[in-house]
Amino acid sequence: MTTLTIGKVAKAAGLGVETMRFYERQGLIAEPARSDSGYRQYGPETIRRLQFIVRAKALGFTLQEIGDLLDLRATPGAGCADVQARAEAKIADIEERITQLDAMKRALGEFVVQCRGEGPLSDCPILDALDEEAP
Amino acid sequence: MTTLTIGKVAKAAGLGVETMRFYERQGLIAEPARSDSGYRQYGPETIRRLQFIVRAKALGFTLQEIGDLLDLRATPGAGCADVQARAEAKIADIEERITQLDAMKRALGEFVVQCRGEGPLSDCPILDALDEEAP
DNA sequence: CTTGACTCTGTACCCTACTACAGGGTTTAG
DNA sequence: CTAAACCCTGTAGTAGGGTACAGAGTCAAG
Repeated sequence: MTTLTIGKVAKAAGLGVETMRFYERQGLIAEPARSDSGYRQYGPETIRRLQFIVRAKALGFTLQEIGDLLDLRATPGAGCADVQARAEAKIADIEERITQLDAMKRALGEFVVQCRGEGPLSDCPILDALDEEAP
Repeated sequence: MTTLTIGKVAKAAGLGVETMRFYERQGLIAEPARSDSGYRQYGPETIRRLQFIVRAKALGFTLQEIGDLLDLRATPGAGCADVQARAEAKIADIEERITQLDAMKRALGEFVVQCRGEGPLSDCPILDALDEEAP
């Protein structure tokens, strides 16, 4: 069977070697077999697992959540509904963050329109707003 | 003149005492005068400054940026346009984060619709997507 | 056979924004 | 006067996700 060193696997997955060792410490990838000299020996399935991690990260899952997702996959009796629930929770999570950011954006936007971008700071409506706004 | 202990000021600004000392270390508030026993003595203007910080934080500014904003206010020759530029940069920043989150949300949303929430994990379109999706 | 690229462990550090002690001293209400 | 509630400094820990060595051993190309 083919075995790969950590460098090959990392490169294939688009990660750094240190990141892979970090993921190992976090329990996201199993501790691999070792060569006589102590080098980690991976099979190609590790690349797939890492790509799963990378993609899940891109979707906004934390490493903790990705770990849970990976564990779930190894749980007999776990179903599609479990995964769906996590995905929906994540969507709700993301929506909440968007709502927050949107509120910030709108508030800032209002201040910016009030500000003509002219004159001294003493007349700046933005600073005034930060100073005066009702709590 | 009235002097306030750190506890009073913190309470008035809705912050913890530790947070205020942290802000002091970060240079967001000046090192205040001390009583004979070494207690920090604040004037009421510190409460306003802290409220400025709290509000700016709510608008998405980092402590670093808030520090810059406060420094700006003390800079002779600085104008309204400087503040406006920072506010606009922050809006752009927030918009970028929203765009990111929105992309995640849409991608996740697509997976969720494909998933009927039934059946075993081996048939889960969400896990499949994470496994198979083109890089 | 040498040299450079790779790997190992372990520890420490980066960022942001706090929070939590420990082990003292001080002030204030009753 | 005493006990609670406050304040002090200094250090360390939290979460999240890595990154960066140091110092040593190993592997592969030429």
